[in-house]
Amino acid sequence: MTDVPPLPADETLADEALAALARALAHPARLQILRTLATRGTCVCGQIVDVLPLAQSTVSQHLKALREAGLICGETDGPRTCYCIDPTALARAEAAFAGLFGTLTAPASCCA
Amino acid sequence: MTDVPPLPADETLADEALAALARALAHPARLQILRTLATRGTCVCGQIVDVLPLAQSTVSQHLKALREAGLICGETDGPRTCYCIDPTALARAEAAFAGLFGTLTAPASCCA
DNA sequence: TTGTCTTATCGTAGATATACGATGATTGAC
DNA sequence: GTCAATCATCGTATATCTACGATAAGACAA
Repeated sequence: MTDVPPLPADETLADEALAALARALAHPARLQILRTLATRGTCVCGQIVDVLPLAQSTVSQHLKALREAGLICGETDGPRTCYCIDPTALARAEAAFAGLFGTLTAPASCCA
Repeated sequence: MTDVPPLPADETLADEALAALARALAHPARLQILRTLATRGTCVCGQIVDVLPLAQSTVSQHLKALREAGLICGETDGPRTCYCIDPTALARAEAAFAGLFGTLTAPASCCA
């Protein structure tokens, strides 16, 4: 029915990574955590718990998700853990999304 | 423990919408669908099914998700449905993500 | 050591996501 | 009308997500 090539393996890998990044951003609480970190620069877990209407364990899970996505990093500081945005990773994510949207300019559209 | 204000309601709404947008992008198959639409401009469902290693019903579900996110639109063309990227929505999404990353520049970082 | 504070992890329940085959609805050809 | 083609939806099984309380692990103070 069509003659589209079966898609290169590299792009599939990139899509996998980009999808993982999008999934990390796909929850309001995680966006709020990122905004809080951006505002305060550096946050101890308890400060984030105070901002969000969520239990401490839930916030910890979201922090873990953001850390596994590479968007934030946290280092132990005594009994606390200090979190912050990873500027390098953030720039990479920004570039990845910009690249995605850059390639999504359709040559034609059936929309209004 | 902290004095961070409880966050404005508008921003919560925006985060909700942005999270929904991110969730629409958070699957490799949907990214591939968008790329395919961008390359071909306009696609009938069957053409997308041929490109992806997924069943027709699964592809239809992904198309529905993208449509509900507003990123694509489809119009019936005889027994077929012709899909395409909605350029306006795409531009809005791009701006939303750019705005997000723009606000996420942290004043300080504990990362390397 | 003992106690307290902070955070991560465990266990779990419910919701959502993702996949498939089967079926239904609609169109166009005959 | 009948048949084939196309796509959406249904039903369902499995997996992942999200939330919570409870508990474990670690650091520091007394």
